[in-house]
Amino acid sequence: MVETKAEKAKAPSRRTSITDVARVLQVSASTVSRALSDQQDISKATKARVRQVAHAMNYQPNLVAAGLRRGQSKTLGVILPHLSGAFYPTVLHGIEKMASQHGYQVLVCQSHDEVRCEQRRVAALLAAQVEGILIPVSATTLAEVNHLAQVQQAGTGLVFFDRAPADLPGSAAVLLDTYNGAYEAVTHLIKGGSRRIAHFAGPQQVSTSRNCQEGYLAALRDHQLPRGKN
Amino acid sequence: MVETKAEKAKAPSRRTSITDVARVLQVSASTVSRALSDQQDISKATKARVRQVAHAMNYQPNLVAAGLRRGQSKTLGVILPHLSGAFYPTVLHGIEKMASQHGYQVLVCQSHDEVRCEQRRVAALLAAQVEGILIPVSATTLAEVNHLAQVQQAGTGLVFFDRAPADLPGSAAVLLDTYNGAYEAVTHLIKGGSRRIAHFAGPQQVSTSRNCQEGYLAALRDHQLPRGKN
DNA sequence: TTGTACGCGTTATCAC
DNA sequence: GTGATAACGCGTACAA
Repeated sequence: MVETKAEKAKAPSRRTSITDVARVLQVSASTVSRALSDQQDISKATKARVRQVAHAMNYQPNLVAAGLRRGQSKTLGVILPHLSGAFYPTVLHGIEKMASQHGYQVLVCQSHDEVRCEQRRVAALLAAQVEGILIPVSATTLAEVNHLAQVQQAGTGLVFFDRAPADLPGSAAVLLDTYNGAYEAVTHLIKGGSRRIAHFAGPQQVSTSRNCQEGYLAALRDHQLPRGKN
Repeated sequence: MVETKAEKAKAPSRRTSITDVARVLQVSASTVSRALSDQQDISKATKARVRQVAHAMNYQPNLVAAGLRRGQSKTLGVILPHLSGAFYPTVLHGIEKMASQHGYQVLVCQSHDEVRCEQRRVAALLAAQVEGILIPVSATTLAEVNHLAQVQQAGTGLVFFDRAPADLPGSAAVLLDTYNGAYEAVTHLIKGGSRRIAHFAGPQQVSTSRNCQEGYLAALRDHQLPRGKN
């Protein structure tokens, strides 16, 4: 691994703002704003002038300021347990794809499967004014769902995927149907002649794991097979 | 896959701001700000009162507003060609880890290895006021480095990793030492008795690929082996 | 069609 | 030790 060090960043020299453009054009800032956001009552002539000069001055809109004014950040937050393996990166890929198609950005962070860390990340995301948070609850999140409830009451969207907490009413969730998955798998084995089928259960406070076990048990029951000792 | 739809988000009801806390406490907003940001000239008594009430009101600081005021976003941008495979997610993992350790957030987006897309992402990141951008240039980025040069002249940090453009002076880069890697690999083969060694070259406008080829050629030369036809 | 004034939430500065 | 004021960059009623 080789590293090429860059020269010191040059003077910050504030980015050109909407007022800078306005000053050059001898018009008000609102006029520039209108010209740039299109579809307003504004003459074709000035709109063209403004756009041209703005481009010439290499004007880049400040979405942060605009967001503050509008009360929206066009940003989503995703909290992942980690980024190892293929699963979460794949999901993240999909999230980012859809988000950017709708003009949204995605803030990514990791919980390392620890509630404490997850809580800090949630707070940080809320502080960053994200409009929604997507999260598979961490494995250590038991009844500690206060930080998640706060997300809801802050008016911020909340969507669980992969894993959802047992009890948190009124939240959206995208999950694998592990109940039917397990049911069908076990049924398949039974039809194949198997009689002693084991199930390695996951943490029961996570709905996905619990459903999986229930599907397993239901299949045994429906085929009159005894439930073995754990 | 099963989807649980949530109830409609309740009334936005503006998040409690610093002025809300100030109003309740009958103090000025600046006092609240100082109490919360610590280490200022402020009495222990009021500091305690403020913190308590702020907590009771479930006050969450608005980092966007603070960033606007301070002129910093505490946010980094990462543009990845994609999120498939193991490499980029692993790198992203490391980036996010270090970033969050230093109080930074990470905005992730994909270029799909297309310059056009990469340009749009760069613009979006700049608009989001990120303080730095980490990026392996897309494979189709030839001499089109204007958008990258703009990042520099905007005063925004720019770090290449994995791949760097052939010519863009004054930028930082973290790369694999493919020159020596190839040199040593080829030397190893030669010492093992090999005489006809092929090299599948990558795109030559990407330094990593070019260096790899040069290392390969150097090894052949240093051992008096002829360079074969492609 | 365009300009003025204000507010979004926060913090730095200067008074008191 | 604390309060008032201004400013960050932008959008938008309202006035002209």
